[in-house]
Amino acid sequence: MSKKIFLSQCKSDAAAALAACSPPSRPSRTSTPTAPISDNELVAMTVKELNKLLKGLNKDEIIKLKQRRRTLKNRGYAANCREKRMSQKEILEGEKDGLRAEVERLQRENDVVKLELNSLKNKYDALQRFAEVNRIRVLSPPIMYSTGFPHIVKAEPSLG
Amino acid sequence: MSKKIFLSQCKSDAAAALAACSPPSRPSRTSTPTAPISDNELVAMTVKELNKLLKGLNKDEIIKLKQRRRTLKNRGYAANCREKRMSQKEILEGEKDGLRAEVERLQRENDVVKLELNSLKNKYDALQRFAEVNRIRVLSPPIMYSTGFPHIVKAEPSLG
DNA sequence: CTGATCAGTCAGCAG
DNA sequence: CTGCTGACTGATCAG
Repeated sequence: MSKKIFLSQCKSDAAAALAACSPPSRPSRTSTPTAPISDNELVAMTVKELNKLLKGLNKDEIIKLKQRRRTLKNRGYAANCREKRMSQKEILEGEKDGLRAEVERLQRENDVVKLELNSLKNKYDALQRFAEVNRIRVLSPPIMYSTGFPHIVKAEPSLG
Repeated sequence: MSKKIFLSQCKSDAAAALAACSPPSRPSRTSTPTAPISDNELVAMTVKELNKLLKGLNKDEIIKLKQRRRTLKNRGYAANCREKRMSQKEILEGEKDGLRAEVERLQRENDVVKLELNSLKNKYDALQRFAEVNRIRVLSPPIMYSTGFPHIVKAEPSLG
């Protein structure tokens, strides 16, 4: 892919007023150099200004000038349309990137929570085993030794 | 938005061989009815077939016919380009939808795991309180009553 | 009329 | 040369 050279070098300010739009890199068939209005001026003109300019002109000249204006306008609309298409594509890709980031974030968060859950499960199981053993000792009548004191269980899980 | 009516009614099979492409809904300036080759035929022709057809023709006619073929090819390329653009847009949107679904899936999974974690935390705390109380009873010399048996703690957490 | 969009056309690049 | 794509154009639609 190359960047092309011609970038709407449509700045022909000396273009004849009624000439056909001077498309970049195209034949550009001129006709009557009645009033040298540039493309930019013509396209930026309000309808009132245009009508004032059209006052002392032939019907044919009026039609041609109006058509040139319409064509120039269309050129702008087309450019706008292309730009819109590109920006919408970029927006779409941006949204995609955002969602992709969200997916990764959620996946990491998920991993963290799952690790926490697993860790706590282990702690819980260990504690339960410990409690189980002790509950037996507690709930059952203690073994009495000659000292008169009940047997004390030492086994204790590592409670991080 | 409307669907427009004109859908490339470019099927003019009777178009003159050297005529300029017969663009749909355009003037279509015909010239010499030398050999009535349709657009479809001309564009589908291989280079060898084209050269065979070009054998007994003027240089000018050859150039014009070749140009017509090139233009017809370009018409196809342009259509292909637009189709590609649309399909890529659809692919992008599809990927976006997929990611959106993935996000929702992960969010649900996350909620589930977090609830599990919370539930287990409560269970763990309850069990720990229970074990704590009992450990005290176990590790400390039991309170001796007149019966001669140690005091037994009844408090027990609800272990789902 | 204005603005947008489609299909066709050409220029120019890439392979 | 073939194929693709940006820009321009006319046709045509909606508002």
